[in-house]
Amino acid sequence: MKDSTPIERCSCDVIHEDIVNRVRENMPQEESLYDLAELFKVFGDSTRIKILWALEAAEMCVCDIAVLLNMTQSAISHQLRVLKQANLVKNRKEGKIVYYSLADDHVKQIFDKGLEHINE
Amino acid sequence: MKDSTPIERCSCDVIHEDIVNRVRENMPQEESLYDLAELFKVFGDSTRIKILWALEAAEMCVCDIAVLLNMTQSAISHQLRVLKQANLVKNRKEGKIVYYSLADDHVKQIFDKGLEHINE
DNA sequence: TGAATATATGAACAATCGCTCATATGTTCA
DNA sequence: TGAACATATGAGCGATTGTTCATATATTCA
Repeated sequence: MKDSTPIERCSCDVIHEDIVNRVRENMPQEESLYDLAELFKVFGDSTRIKILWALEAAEMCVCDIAVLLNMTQSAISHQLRVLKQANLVKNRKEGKIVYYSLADDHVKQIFDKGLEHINE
Repeated sequence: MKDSTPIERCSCDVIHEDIVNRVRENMPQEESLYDLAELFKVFGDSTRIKILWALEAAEMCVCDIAVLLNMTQSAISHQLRVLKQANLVKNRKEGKIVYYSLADDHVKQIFDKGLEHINE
């Protein structure tokens, strides 16, 4: 089990094997970190941020949002699908019109923490 | 000032002009929303998420992180630069070795809010 | 000084992303 | 039923992104 080369994949010697091991033990499941990255990826686009911010103020239909953001209906619809898949928005159909709203109140909390960071 | 075509850019008629106007008035600066998206874009990669999570547990040098995540030193270094530019990590030099740590405690708060959402 | 080593960086490439365009679906109403 | 309209969706594109590879920079130590 003893190996002369410390651990693979890094050209440099391991400097602090004790720290690496301790940190490794406390790392969450690979899957949790992946899911977290996927969630933030959804927030990482200004069009989607704008849509979410708008929906925080009011329930809106696709056309309303397109007009508000001065974008095509198609572009908005595509992004709403992404937001829906991430469980960030929900929708309700009334005739031809589909109304979108925020799925829960985590969005505002996450935005606020983000803004806190930006504003030093 | 009266215009027969409601507002451009959306093929459909405006459904709720009152709502659109009200939401528009309460939208933050275009720039704030852009900055927010840029911040979340940085969180939107699982390598960077892992690095941040690791640094939350301990200050680490580049080589430590590379070994921990089983990635090349170069890949880690590139990502640390991205994190540095976003003011999420800071570093300290001790001889040849550069130690990285979190720049402030917003990271953990943002992660926690994100996990809250993921776990329904 | 020169070899060894920790980190940074630029170019290049594959993969992913957001938008547009064309079109499909589904609903209302005459 | 068929025209009008709100929304959804698939293909295609240009732009961006994360990694690798080669190499540059900076520091230590003999």
